[in-house]
Amino acid sequence: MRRLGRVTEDLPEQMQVRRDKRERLLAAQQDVYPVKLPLTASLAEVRDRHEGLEPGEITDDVVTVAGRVIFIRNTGKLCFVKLQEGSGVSLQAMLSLDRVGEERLADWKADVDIGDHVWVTGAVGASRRGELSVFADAWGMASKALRPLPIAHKDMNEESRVRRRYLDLIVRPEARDMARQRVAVMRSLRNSLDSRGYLEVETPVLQTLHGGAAARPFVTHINAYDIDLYLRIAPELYLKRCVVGGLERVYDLNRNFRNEGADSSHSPEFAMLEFYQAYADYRDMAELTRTLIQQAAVDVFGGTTVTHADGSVHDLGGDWPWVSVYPALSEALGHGIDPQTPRQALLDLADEADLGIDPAWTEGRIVEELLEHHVVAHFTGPTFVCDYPVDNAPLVRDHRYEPGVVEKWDLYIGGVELATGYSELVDPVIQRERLLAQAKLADRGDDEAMHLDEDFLEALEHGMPPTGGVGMGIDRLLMTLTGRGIRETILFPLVKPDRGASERGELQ
RNA sequence: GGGCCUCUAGCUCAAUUGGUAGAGCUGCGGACUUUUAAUCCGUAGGUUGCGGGUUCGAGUCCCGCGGGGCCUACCA
Repeated sequence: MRRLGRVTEDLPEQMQVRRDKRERLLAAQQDVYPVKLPLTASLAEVRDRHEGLEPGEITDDVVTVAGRVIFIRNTGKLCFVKLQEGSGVSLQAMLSLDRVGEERLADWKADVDIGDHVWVTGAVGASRRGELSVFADAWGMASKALRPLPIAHKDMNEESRVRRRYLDLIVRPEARDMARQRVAVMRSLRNSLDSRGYLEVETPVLQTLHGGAAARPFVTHINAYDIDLYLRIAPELYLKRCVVGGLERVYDLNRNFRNEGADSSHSPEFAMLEFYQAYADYRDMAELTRTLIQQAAVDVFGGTTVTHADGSVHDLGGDWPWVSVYPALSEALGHGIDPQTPRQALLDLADEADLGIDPAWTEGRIVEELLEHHVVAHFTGPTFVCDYPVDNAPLVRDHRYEPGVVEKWDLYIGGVELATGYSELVDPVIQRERLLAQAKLADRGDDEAMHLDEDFLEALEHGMPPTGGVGMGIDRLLMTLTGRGIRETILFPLVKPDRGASERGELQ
């Protein structure tokens, strides 16, 4: 809510001072927000061109550069300013009485604040202390800032960093790095897939049915048709339509929306890569997934050994071990179990481990719970867990040898489930049965279960080639590579509005 | 959903058993032609998240609401 009447009166002094300066400059016919500046170089270019100047040396390279003022030091007849540009590169400029004259030096001291964008024209040289600098002959305002920057040598608290990411980006190099690393990881994934003949496609965000995962959707409404729509929870069913249609290697690097809890590893809006390849099985897809992740680590961090924010070192290189659900669980329990183990035996095991079991859960769900507790919790390096019970994987084909399990793996790195891969179920009859069972669950009020997608089933009935598929969380991949929380890997994670502040008019 | 913690100046943080809300940086005025968390002198800045209550007196104690964090539960 804007409360215009209160804006100027209650303003903290520092903001009022800056507004006054703006007014004064405008009144003096000075352009405080010029539309275009005659820049001749970026700060980075100046740095590249003039490495290693001797202290006191001044070149005849005259440049016009601009940047945000991030540091300022005014003395009687000589002013220092550190300018920063978008890349994070900074460069010092020096304004001396000799070069800019008495009037413009006085103007500089009176008009410029930390946070403003300014331009300077002058020769490139090095200060007596040896710092590369522009010795300004002229300067001007490029954009007047009306609010102060947070102080540079103390981090803002986490909430402020998220709510005002632009300040975080100005002040904290790690924030800029993350923004670039995220893009670099996605570019690496695209390059890896493109070079293997994959086609990047876009699947719809607005869907009349939500499918491809078990998650509660966001609901919206289309006025033109007067029906409710769901925001995508997974692109899977559309990518499979692509495979049926002959686009045999497809991926969608997409945004999904799940109306569930938000915590340090879950964001309601999150990025995911799904890719499907005809004539591949889940083992092929696991190999490809490992390659994609390792290549991303190499492309972005220079190697498969990555260092986290806390200084810990993690080796993602080489082959990654496989662990099969039932054998691994049997070993951990010291008690043989398999898909035929009766429900009561599973419940007893869950009781022993003090796991809270919902009576509605299927046997497979209970097995997965036991698995998390007894096996997954002890992983150290990257690990593929494979051959899951059929119950919770309606879109996966049965294992080719082992009865009661499906050809599915989950990839765990650093305790986080990073990706999942399948040999996709392509038998349209079995697929229909599985989805029908899910739909019945939905009728019983389980709104995470899928509704029957007849269009998808009809597509399958036209014949889908044997196919492998993978879904991988991009935010989680960034977390795995950097050791940062999910809210740091996303530039603008969802935050609740700060109602108190807006009611007081502080957000203007 | 449950539990615990937290919200104080533009920013980062103090404030003893309930007793005049402080500091650093930033800002403002001044000195300084080599600063870079400059230094020196002077100075300003607050509805302590919001609303109630207890009390002679509340940043502090109690209740409600809002934001955030952690744990837990839920979770393809």
